[in-house]
Amino acid sequence: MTAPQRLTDRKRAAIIQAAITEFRANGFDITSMDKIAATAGVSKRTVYNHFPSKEELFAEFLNQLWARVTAEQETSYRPERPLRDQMRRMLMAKLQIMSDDNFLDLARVAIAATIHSPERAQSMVARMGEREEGLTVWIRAAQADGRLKPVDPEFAAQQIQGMLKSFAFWPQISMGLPGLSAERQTTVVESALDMFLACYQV
Amino acid sequence: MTAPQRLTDRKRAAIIQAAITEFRANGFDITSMDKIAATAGVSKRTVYNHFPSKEELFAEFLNQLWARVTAEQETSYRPERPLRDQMRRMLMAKLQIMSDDNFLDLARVAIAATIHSPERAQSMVARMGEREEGLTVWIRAAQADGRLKPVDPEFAAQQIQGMLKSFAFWPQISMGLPGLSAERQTTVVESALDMFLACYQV
DNA sequence: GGAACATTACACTGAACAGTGTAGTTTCTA
DNA sequence: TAGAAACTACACTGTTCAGTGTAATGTTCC
Repeated sequence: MTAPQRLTDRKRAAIIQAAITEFRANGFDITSMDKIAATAGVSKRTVYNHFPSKEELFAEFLNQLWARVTAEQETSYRPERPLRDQMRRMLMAKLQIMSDDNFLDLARVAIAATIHSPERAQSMVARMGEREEGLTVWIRAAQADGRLKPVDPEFAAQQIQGMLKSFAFWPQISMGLPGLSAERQTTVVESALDMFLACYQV
Repeated sequence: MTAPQRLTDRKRAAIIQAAITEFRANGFDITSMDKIAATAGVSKRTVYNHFPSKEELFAEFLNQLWARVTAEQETSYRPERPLRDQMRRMLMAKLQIMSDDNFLDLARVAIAATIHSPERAQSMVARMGEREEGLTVWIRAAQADGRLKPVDPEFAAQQIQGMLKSFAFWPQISMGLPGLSAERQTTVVESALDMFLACYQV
């Protein structure tokens, strides 16, 4: 991060940073290469020396986005602690991430972009498949410990996350609704826990 | 529908029909007014005689979309029948609609459009607020009948729909994933019913 | 110090596209 | 059937923007 190496590396970093800023704020279509060059404090020609096309620069933007979002949270299973406490911690953390403006901006742009470009969507899907989701792993562990019924862990994880997202993610992404208040977040999480545990706890 | 009235009315209808076709297939940005005029078999000038701008034509497209999607399903509460049967019928119907290609195309375009235009999103939100959702009404009736616990009906409706959509709507909209198979649909609905009733049935 | 490489300003191409103005033709309606 | 209203072809403006070519200037590294 703090390594101002060769000029060309610094320029490249500035271009990527500018791309992130501009794409986040305005999306793929609206953002022009001239604007990115200006924001980066770099000539347009230099942008094209580093990235052969707008598409490729956008792909790099998505890579960076992905790397930041993939920062994993703590989700290891603890046999000695109540299920509800452990899950609450995980779900609240998820809600926290979802209500972050940075995250919402990025998700919005990425989704808008995949809507008009099936190939891009495909590569996103592939990458998501690679790495198993933390909640899924946790559920599997709890099942192995005999504390949750043996349903498909991936399915169950998607169910409970669906309940969260339908309040705290999709309305914000698709309709620009404001984020949830703290009390509302608690309500959503506790209620989801009620349902999940009522159904799956042994 | 089958009233070929004045020429000007027929032209107008053709323009709207062409707009629906083109916007559905390619979205707002990609679709050009020349293309719509060509598809409608109408001169570009005529398009502009009917609609002062591309924005206004798109607004009309959204109106038509809305009218078609709002076609309400049967959701009246029946005191004499089991809750689970009634809900299953409603949820399966919802899944049916969600897995319809027409519906998915339309939703995709609408969402992509709202992502880049907060004003448009606002008017959509406003319209959705106007009319109460069928499932919410049903839940309220079941509560009045003493068969469901008294939670906020709107909240509960969003919860269970969230579980459905996280399998059968959002992955398709945002990542272009294929629709659910019949068995998968059944699994999703039955599991959602399990959770919902385990938690809220009296 | 000098060769190799990168950056820059800038002018330019070529394409797409929203929207307009006009003059002539067709369709409706009284 | 005549005049109003609508439609059409078409040329045109103005803008935006991705991407390129070039010749000069700046940076790196041996």
